[in-house]
Amino acid sequence: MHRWSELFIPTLREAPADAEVASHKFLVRAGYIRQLAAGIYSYLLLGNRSFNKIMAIVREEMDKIGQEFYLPALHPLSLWEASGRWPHVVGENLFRLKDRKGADMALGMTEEEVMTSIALKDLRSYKQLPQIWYQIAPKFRDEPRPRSGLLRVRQFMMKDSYSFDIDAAGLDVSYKKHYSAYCRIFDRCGLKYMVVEADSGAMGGKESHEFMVRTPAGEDQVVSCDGCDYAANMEKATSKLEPWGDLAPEGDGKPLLVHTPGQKTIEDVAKFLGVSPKNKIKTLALMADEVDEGKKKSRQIVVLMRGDHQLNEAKLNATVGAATRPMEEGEIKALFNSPPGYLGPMGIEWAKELHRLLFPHKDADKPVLLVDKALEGRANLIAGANKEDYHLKNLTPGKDFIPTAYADLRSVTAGEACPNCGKPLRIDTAVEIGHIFKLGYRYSESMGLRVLDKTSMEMMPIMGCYGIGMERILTAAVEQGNDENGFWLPPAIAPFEIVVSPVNMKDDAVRKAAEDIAKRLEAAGFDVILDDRDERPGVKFKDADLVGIPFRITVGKKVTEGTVEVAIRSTHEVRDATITRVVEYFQELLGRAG
RNA sequence: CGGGGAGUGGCUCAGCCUGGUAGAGCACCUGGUUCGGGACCAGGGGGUCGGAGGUUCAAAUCCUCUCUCCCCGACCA
Repeated sequence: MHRWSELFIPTLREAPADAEVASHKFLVRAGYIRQLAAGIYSYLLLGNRSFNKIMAIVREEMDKIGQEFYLPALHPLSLWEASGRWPHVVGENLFRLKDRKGADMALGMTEEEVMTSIALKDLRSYKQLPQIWYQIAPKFRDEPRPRSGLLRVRQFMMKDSYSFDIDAAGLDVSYKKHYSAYCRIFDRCGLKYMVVEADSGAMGGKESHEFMVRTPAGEDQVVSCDGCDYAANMEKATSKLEPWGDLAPEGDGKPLLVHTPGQKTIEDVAKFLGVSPKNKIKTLALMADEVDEGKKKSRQIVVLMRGDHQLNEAKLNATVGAATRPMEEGEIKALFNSPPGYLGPMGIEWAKELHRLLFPHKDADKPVLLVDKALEGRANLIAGANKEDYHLKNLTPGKDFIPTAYADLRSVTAGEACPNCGKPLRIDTAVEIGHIFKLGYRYSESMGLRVLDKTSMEMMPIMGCYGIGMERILTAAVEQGNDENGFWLPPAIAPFEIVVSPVNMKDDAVRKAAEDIAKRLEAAGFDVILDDRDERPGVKFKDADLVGIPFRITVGKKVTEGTVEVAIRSTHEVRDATITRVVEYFQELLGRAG
């Protein structure tokens, strides 16, 4: 029997001054966690109990589709060089250290390399496929800015799994198995989540979904439709645009120089010329810098958007395969020979094909012109003339200038039409609790994973990787259920399901009834804590409300009538229950067989 | 890494401007009275004022450097 008086549950009356989000404040106040350093937390009794329950659920569901391993977190750095992720892909986020001999080591951020190295040594034949291997283990990331309590940390517990299949169809199966296992896991954890299409990143990925929980504390923007099941990460989301009429050509229809003195912004020019920003081209001048073998190389990238649209940097980075930054004034002058405010696509020789930036090809030195798909097929648009105080009319993409490529580069805004059903889209902030990802051949290829196929030929297995952040589940659950007094967790992941609170420990009838109730509930399989502290009732109620336990049984004066009160934390509902039938009462309430 | 903020007992904070040798509330310990929503009375313990250097007769307070933590941004397969 768990007796509160004997346990270490250091609740705080006030939230730590440096906590901002609800989950951070309450997890500290409730004595779940204590901070050791930025982004590094200790779990105390309650936090650990909750954590273990979450891991047990994940393990149970994962065991239905895969096999649990336990891999080291301490890796030779050479492993990360072999896969090509160190130094460029993971960069400073990889924790590094040296052993006593001076050998370079790293703390694992994920385990693709380790898993693949096992596969590499011991997978020989297509007959051994498919495989799904997983583990639940700490991961380390030297985040530039840990934040929001457990939301973004430097050490965290991750369930990561990896699938190896013969072909894309096999990968589909492994992927779908994970998709449904994840749904079962998050359902059982009592989370209200959504599954969204995700950006697969600059690595040129394939299909990817994220499991998201809406909360203002989150770091991701999620676009979704209430009318259908469309949902996507902002980095990936699209929308259907209202058709917008093109202007009629003026003059002979050729690009026409117009005087626009002092008119620099889209709005100014549109107003000055009496047109909508939707008939204007927004010209964005960017640079992509890449470092390869110590050589720094920059590439000019110009993006054209519809005047009223916003560039989505994640989409741009995925398209270009590199990070970009705005051009500096000198760089703008060098390319456009014009001051900012009057930039446009005319008079510049653009690259004809979009290759990887540092990939040597004949256009490698030419600037790249990316045109957002919203401008594809439009005509007689207005853009800067690359000449101070002048703009050009009658510009038609594909005719007057040839883009290097058209791409979806636009950020969706709330209220735009769903690409599937046309209903208005909504945008929410959300926290990512899980991510499934079709890796393809990236690691099989870079690490040389091969098995023999039916015809005795070598073939490369295709991989997938799948992650769940354990503390994100806890955090999301707290964000999802809290009020000014504390929080409540879904029973499946709460440290205790029921707290029994005798109102006065010195009253023998009350104390004995409470002990008896707690014992019987425990014998029936409920996870119970008895608040046997010699505290005033107010203290016990405040603590009970704070620490995330979903149900409370108040044992007070009514014991003489044979009843106690059952308080439902989430709804504040209080009901009387007959002492002799308390076990049955909870069996019914929690839908558990007697 | 850029911008902002903060480090004083376990927690929340005051004191700093205008230097004079550290305080409050909560928590904790002892005794007593209380006992259905963070009780009250009395007594008590606990602080290198983040660290280093400097100015001064004297530094929590002024100056310099530095470390740490938080927030916004950048970043986040």
